[in-house]
Amino acid sequence: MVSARALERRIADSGRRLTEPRRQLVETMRNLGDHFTADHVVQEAPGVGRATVFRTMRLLQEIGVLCQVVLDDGAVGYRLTDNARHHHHLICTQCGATDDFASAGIEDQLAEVGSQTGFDIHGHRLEIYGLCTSCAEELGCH
Amino acid sequence: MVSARALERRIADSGRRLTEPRRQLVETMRNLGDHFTADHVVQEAPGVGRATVFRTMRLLQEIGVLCQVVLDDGAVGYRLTDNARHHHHLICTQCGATDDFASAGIEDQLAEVGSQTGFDIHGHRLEIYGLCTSCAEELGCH
DNA sequence: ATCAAGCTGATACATGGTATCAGAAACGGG
DNA sequence: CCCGTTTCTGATACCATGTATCAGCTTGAT
Repeated sequence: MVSARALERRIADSGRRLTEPRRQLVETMRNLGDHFTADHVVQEAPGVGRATVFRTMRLLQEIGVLCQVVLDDGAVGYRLTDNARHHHHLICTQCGATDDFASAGIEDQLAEVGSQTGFDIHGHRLEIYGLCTSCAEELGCH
Repeated sequence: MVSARALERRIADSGRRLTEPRRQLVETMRNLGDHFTADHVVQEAPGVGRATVFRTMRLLQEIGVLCQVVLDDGAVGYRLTDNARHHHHLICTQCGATDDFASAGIEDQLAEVGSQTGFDIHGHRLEIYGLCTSCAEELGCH
């Protein structure tokens, strides 16, 4: 879990102001665990205005500590991330648990697609859906 | 481009009724080209109710002839597809042009991720963003 | 302590999509 | 070809997610 201190530091270092609502929202998101929706944040931060929640979530995405996660039904969730490095998501379709991963092999394959198609590739988005180990066990047994 | 006949056949074969509004919407989407939004379809099919547009688009997704395309800003577009087989999208961030592609290499890498993480992988979603050849030329020259 | 810049909350709005329900159309059986 | 069941439609209302605006409040550099 990312520390509140690190997140606050990232905000300040990006040249933005470290305000009370932003501090509150960071704390709220940390408490919400490994995946949450914008609405969860609105609900759990009652003192903070709706617009500020969305603005702050956008800001956190811009500085690379909050990721959008596209679920398998197309709904969008969010997730705090430990680092701003490139990564993808493993999403449990049963319980919603989300993990980050990176794979050099996949990046290589994507570069390959670029050179084969003539497309000048700038970025990509990859989400993997399945069952986490504990949900797989539960569903496998009964 | 998928033929209207093929699309109508897919609807009938799935056990649904081939109604006039559905025929119209299929034709509208074909006319909209390789990428469009739900709103485009609503605009271009004035005789058809909004709810029916969304219902029909869901139905076409269910039978595998319409794909959601997640753009790099998170907005959702749609695209008719020639076949229901698994594939991914190459999306030009400049002009919006979208192409399908498939890569056995990528599928292999994903299986690898599954066996390394213990995740029971059921599916995934991959969108690649960049510049199509004509946009890359245009931007590269001037 | 001051003050400009940046941020906030309220409100209104835009967009994308679903629920409901009475009435209309499709299509298989006679 | 008509009839009845089932499915579908359109209108409407609604919800979720997010943005624009703007007056007033905070922040933090000086």
